[in-house]
Amino acid sequence: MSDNRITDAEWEVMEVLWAEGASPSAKIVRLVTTRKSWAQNTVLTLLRRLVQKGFVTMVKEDGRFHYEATVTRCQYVAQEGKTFLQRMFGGESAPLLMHFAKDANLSAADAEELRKILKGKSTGKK
Amino acid sequence: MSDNRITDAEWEVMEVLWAEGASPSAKIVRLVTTRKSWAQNTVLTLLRRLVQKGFVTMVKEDGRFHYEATVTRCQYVAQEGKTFLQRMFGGESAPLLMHFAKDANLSAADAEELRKILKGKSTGKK
DNA sequence: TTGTAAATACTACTATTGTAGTTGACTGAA
DNA sequence: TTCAGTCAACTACAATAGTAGTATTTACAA
Repeated sequence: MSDNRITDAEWEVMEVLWAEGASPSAKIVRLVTTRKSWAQNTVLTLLRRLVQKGFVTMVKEDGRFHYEATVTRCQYVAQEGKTFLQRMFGGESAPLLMHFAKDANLSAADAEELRKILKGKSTGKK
Repeated sequence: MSDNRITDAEWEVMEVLWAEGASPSAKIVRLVTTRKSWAQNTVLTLLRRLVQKGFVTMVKEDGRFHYEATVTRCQYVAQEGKTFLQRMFGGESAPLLMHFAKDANLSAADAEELRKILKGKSTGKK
């Protein structure tokens, strides 16, 4: 929803939000700054921008705000994935799959799983 | 080479460069502006920035510059692909492949091709 | 050799991103 | 009820991106 993107820096914050669920800013700041050496204000600014962009909501609870992602990681990945597919491979899944399959490091189980998915697919039109 | 990125706008120019090979600016401008309604100067600015970033070189030929990509589309896609894989799927190919395979629209031939690649892969450790 | 059109360079301006300081509001403790 | 600490809002500033105007150079024709 919306054509906004999550930027590289904002991504770090979203990762925490997705991992932790609704959290007060203090916690988010603490977790983010253990991975990136940013000032507290930097994290807060990113949070605020994410709110503006609609990826996060603030809900007051016990006098403090709690921040929470409005999209799941999965949803966002799906959206970005479409954009990436479009831009890099002209929207064609097959070349993308080949590309990534080629130097993928797959376990036997993964390969099996994929084969299963392909089986269901191979009847597709062209 | 270099951590520079090709931006959305610049991408349009690169597509033309990749499709046409070394070309004089006039041709590039003409081709790009048939797809995007940009001013000529906009295209030229993008070209210049691509030169600065090292994705394009200018070679004087018959008094005019010819512009040419310094990376192939394929090379660039490979690089961006790595970044994307890292960020969206934590560097794990398997989930990425599942994700894109699920709603891929594959021809029988594509599926076959992929199966072949998987066969070679399934011996991977893990 | 000079004028002019085309090509190239320089400049500009707004929005966004990365990064963070300063100010003001709120809350709980003394 | 006041004060300190915390939280949130506002402000800032350089770099990049999107978009394009103006100026200068070049090259060919007359």
